[in-house]
Amino acid sequence: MDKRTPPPGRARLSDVARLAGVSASTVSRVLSNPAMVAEPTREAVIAAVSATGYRMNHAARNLRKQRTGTVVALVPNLGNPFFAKILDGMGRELAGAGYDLLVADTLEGEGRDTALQRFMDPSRADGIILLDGLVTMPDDPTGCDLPPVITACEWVEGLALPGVMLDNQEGARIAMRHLLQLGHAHIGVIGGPPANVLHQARLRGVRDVVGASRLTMFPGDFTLQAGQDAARMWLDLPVGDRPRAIFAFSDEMACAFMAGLLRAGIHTPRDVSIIGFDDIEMGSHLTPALTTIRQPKRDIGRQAAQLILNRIAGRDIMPVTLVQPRLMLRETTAAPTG
Amino acid sequence: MDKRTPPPGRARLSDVARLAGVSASTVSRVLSNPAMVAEPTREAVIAAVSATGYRMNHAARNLRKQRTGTVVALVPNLGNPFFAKILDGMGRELAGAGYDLLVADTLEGEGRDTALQRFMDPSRADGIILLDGLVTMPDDPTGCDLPPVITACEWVEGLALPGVMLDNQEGARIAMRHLLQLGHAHIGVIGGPPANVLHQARLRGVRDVVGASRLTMFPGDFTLQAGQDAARMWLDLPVGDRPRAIFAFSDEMACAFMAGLLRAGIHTPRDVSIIGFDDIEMGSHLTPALTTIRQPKRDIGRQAAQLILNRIAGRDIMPVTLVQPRLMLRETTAAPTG
DNA sequence: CACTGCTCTGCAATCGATTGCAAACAAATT
DNA sequence: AATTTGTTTGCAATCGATTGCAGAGCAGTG
Repeated sequence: MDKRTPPPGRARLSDVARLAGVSASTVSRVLSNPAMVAEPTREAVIAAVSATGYRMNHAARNLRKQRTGTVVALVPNLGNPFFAKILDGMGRELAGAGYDLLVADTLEGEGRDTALQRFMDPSRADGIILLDGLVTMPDDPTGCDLPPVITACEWVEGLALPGVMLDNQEGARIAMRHLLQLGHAHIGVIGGPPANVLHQARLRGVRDVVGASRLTMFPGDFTLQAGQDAARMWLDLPVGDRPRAIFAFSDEMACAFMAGLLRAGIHTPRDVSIIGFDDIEMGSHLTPALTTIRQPKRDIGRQAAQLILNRIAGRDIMPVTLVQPRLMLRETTAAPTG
Repeated sequence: MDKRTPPPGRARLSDVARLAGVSASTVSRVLSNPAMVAEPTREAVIAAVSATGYRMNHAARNLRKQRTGTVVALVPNLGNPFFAKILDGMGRELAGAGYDLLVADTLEGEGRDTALQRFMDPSRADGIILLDGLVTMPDDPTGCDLPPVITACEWVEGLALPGVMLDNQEGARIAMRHLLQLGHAHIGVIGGPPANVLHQARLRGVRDVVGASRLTMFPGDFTLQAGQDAARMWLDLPVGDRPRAIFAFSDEMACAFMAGLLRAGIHTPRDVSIIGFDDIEMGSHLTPALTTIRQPKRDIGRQAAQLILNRIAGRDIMPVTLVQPRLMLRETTAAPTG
């Protein structure tokens, strides 16, 4: 029985080496540091590589080099289109630096913390970008040797992780000021989950400028369904108690709210003004087009990528990168009539 | 200079072993096959594990076991919300079987094929779920030892990969029949990219039932922008040439088309009937709510996960799993008036 | 008491690529 | 000719976990 190299299905470094008549070290060098190898040798090796169809074994390389070439992004819900553009920007930026971006869902609820535990590990990722503010960090007995973690969009309360995020408070202020300037004295706010940091920051912004005007809160959770529910609640209100301007903490809620009212014959912006938050693509393609607070999503993704790359390289980075929101003035807000 | 174990930052199996007074093998067994180890030993090991805060090194395990415990899904564009629910269903199903789902973007254009090349590798993933029909497979000189690949939603023309997908042709037939039955004799179709397999399949379905009625094609690519462009083209048509019913190959195009017409004072379904494809969540939250062909996205994700799990386990699987589309009759289609 | 049959544990090889070190050789300098 | 300098290359150790095999310990049996 031949025990040596019973065609192992897949060429290994040593197989290439044998074919090229050199040692495995040399092949390795050709592949990762070609300048170090003499021209004729290099050519022979390259020929052998393509003859054998050699492909590197990542597990082996990762084990030896103690790095993975991978950044993992943890999102609370892959089902949320909001993350799409952010991840896109991130992916491109990381690809440019030779890193792969892999995205994992924290599968909110049950396995939420497990996910972070599982991926926050130098043998799985060189860096972590956390887009979920509701995880709890793994307790760290040894206190060291975890891959760098940054946050993006959301952040973890009470944890001094560096991160990129929108100036949510300012965004909310801009939205409120806009409504106030239009002359609205009673404003409805459709919020997010109370425990969510974005909800809290935006609510602070709302309070900053609400002044003497009246405020009515509608519970929400950023989803379309929540927007629809809020519309129902609004319709159930006595006519005099209905706020004539609505600030929704997400565009999805804003859209569904608007559609819900329209169904009951209430028109935007004639009867009710609506301003959203995020600037999802759909908003600008509706009629009327949604006025909203823009988050530069691709940009946030890119910046998050740069942040994690800097951390991986061991460079110091700013603790917090605030991105500026912008009012996208479109068609769903107007001065109150009547 | 102490060369042995200069606190290596991170506990290894052997560190745990030393602390527990057993061999590394025993620790390994406690962790992966506890029944094999005697009760007292096991307890000592478990204590040592938590005392050291030991966490397994994935690279080492993967190298040794020649598997990764990971399935990679390759999507053409993370920016597309259509994939969100599918990936969600996939992720949950795989998590249930002890696999991690990681998602990578093929970054259509430049690195498209590179991505597949990079991830289609047993040292990176135990299985691949391909959601992009436009990749080309890596040429495979050795002809073996690649991880199993299946397709979901899309498929690769000319490649006999097993996969799950909607019966797109039937979906298109259902949509067309619906419009014909309403009495529409001139139908406009907003298509996808001509090279896209979904476009082709749906177009076949359209042709199957179009019969004697008139057909007008609008170019598209599944995006909101394409829907908006189609609306402009429709408006530029002489009134008599305007189809009074539109079948869009994606809900996003349908939504943008509808909004584009509404902006010009053309109402749906009064003036124009519109039916979409996919059943994205937003569609049902609009007013009027979008009539569409439903793809059971979570289900497709789940089935894809089961398929790849079966392939990984070496079981034979059906070459093609067709999922049945369903007409979601809502508010955007009606009999032609006037 | 010797032997069989278990259960439990450790030894050592293995997965495949990388890299510090030094050998081998060529070229350049004195 | 001897020595120095520099370039290429190979050797062997290493990353950390897993597992086949065999040995140790122990109880039960004839």
